[in-house]
Amino acid sequence: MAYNHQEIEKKWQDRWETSGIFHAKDGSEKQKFYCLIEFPYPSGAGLHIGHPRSYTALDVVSRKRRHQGYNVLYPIGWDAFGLPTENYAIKTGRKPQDITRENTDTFRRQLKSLGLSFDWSREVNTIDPAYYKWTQWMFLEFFKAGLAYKTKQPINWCLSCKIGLANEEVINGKCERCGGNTEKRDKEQWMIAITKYADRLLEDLETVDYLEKIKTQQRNWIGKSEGAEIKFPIPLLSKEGLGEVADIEVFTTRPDTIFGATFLVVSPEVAQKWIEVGWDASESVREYIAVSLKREEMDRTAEGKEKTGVDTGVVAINPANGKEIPVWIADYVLGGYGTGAIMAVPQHDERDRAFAESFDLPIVDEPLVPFDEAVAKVGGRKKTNYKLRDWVFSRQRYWGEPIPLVHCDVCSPETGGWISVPDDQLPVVLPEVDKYEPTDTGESPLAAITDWVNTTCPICGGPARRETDTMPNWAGSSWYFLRYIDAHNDKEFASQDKLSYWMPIDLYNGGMEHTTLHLLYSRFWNKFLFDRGHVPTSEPYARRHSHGLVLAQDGTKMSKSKGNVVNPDEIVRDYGADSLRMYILFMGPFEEPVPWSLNGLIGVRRFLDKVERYVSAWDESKIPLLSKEGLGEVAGIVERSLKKISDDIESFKFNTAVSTFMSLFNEIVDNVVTREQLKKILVVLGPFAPHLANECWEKIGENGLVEEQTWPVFDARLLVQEEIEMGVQVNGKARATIQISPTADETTAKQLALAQEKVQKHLDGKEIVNVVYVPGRILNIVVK
RNA sequence: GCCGCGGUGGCGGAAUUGGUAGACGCGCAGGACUCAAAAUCCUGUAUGGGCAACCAUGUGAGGGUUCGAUUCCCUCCCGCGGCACCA
Repeated sequence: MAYNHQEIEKKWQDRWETSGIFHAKDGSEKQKFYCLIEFPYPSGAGLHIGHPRSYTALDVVSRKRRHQGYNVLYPIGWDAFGLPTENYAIKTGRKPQDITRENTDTFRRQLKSLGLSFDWSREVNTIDPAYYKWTQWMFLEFFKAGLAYKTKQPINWCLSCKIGLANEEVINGKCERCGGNTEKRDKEQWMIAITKYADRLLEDLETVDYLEKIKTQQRNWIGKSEGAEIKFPIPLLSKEGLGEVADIEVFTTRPDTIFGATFLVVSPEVAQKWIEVGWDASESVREYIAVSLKREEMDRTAEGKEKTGVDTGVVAINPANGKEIPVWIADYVLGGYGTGAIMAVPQHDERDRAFAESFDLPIVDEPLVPFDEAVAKVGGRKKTNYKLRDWVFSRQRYWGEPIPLVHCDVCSPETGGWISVPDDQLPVVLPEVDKYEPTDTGESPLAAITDWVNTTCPICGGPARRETDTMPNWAGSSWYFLRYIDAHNDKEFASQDKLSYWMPIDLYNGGMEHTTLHLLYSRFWNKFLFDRGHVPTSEPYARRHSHGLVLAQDGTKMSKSKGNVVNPDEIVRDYGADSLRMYILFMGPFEEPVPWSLNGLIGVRRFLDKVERYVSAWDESKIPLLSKEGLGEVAGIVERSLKKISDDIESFKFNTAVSTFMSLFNEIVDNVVTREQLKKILVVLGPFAPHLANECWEKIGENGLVEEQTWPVFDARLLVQEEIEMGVQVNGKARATIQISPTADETTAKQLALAQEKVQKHLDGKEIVNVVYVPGRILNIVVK
């Protein structure tokens, strides 16, 4: 390899560090640019080769913006609470705090070795009490606003993590984190009322620039549907044995089809409630309910379209036409959505039809009535439902932020005895424990530390108990971007002045897997803070992009068990950070998953060596007279290439930006460019291969850092090509090329084309019936 | 099942959004340099035919629109991602 990457990378990294050139400036007059990557979870495995994909891409954008004169904030930190560390602590008997410190040290070293232009002076860590003080403070804001509430309700319980999960964390009935089975359990949980924000989370998607697929996923997840709730009365005669059950309310998005409703279906959950209020159901009905309820969510969907159900014997009256219709129980109706009961219209709904056919229920074809008219006629009311559920916010685990509440048996009955820890007592510091094991009773290990749990009531001073649940790791990551803005402020989470200057985030990149978790939670969190007057913008992220996975060489996911993990340390050591940076951008379209290829990386390294050789051999005195003033063909090539690279950065086409660099050097390798041209090239190369660009900059005798130079302004005259090679077609088939000005007229083009032997050959003996000429693009001669 | 994205050489992928398909890189083959190797450089590399110039075919399959289609429309096949009995 031609240049010593280890030497020069160390050299320039040290220069960047001592110069503080990547520090964002507070109180600057300049226009700001806030560029954000999802801060990593510092796992024991170290940096994954996929991390640099996102980080390098945004590093390129950040660096370009600095060249363009922006005051750039490109920060970094650690999302360090979470289960893997806790589980590792249990396994090894070590403290999660110590493990985390080691892991963050590793990550920090690895990230620095890549030459990323992070502002390290603003590093944050969610496990730092100075940080989670504000996470707790924000939780109390939710609590004070009535949006955090404790309730006993069925939640998703992961059997192996022994932890309650939010809906978003359960994938096909499996735990999102460990892949283990989940079941429904009734537990007291802190909830945050994200559903109150469902409409705004949905509507405000219109105001932000996210990739369309991200918006679509969020819309689906929120799952708004507009319909009506309609009561189906139960005739007096039929009421016997029903206890307190009065009528059946259903939710439907199609009240216009109500004349076709030939039966009702209630969910097992609703049926169970009927029994609780005195319904004297038959043995077989009771059994069906019991079996359905026991089945986990997963089974209920796993059986697909095979529908089960049981007739209740109860009848209801269709309020539209007064007809008596039977009421069934079936588990294809979900207890947790709408009213837990539906009107079945087999004529218009596939599922209802399937059910009707299985159980021989009537299917009738009745005319539709206008939506509003139908609702009014049957005394229903319009209702909007969402699939989005409130956010399960407590975890019965150690390694998270303590929920800063105490319970007093005497005070504050309106909140169930729960009282905020006063601001001056924040943070509630996570106490050290001996055992991190979760308990099967579902209590956090914190519950065992009696001298921590037992405290005094902030109101009456009497005995009180601390909440022992901790927060999910989505808490700290819901607002970290705000803390970067004022990372060392010990009076506020960030000052209003700085927030006003820096927010919103101009560009945020992360994984698609966070679209319905982190991205939705943090939008909600920010909106809430906005409503409380704590942040200046309703939406935190003006633009959101996402990157594809870096796969193993064979196209599968990298995994330790398969032994196909690429270690970034080895790549940086053997081929250099610049090679890794440029290769990872070059390997494929940014949003697509791409397999890793060591040979591909080596190819990029060859290119960098070529650049280094070119610059080393560059000698101004050898510039041919003609191009001394920076004119001529080479000048155009340089100008157009750099312009294209500059544009590609804006549209996230980093792969073609890199290939344009390669083409550019292929073209100039036998020419000597002028000093001004070479300087431009090095400035544009800087964001991609910053170490080498600086080394070359120094080599040609320029002062200062590449990072201090302004982005080139492209000369419009050089961007237009005087003459291009244009294709000539005969009957739509390419037959020849001509050298022609892109603005030449048709007569000229035709003359040039007809002078071509190859064209003549295909015209021979034929009659020209048409000529299509698109200047600068194509000339097509149509013959018969 | 529904929604979204995609299918291009041996491989990763380009194609100014309707205008010479295969840029750039990898791999492979041949050559130069070398005692030799590595590195580097040069040449070639979609497929079929031909020594060659060249000819024909070609962007998952089939059809259509057009002077011209990888790009637009219709039907179908396959892959990936998301949602999944949400009434």
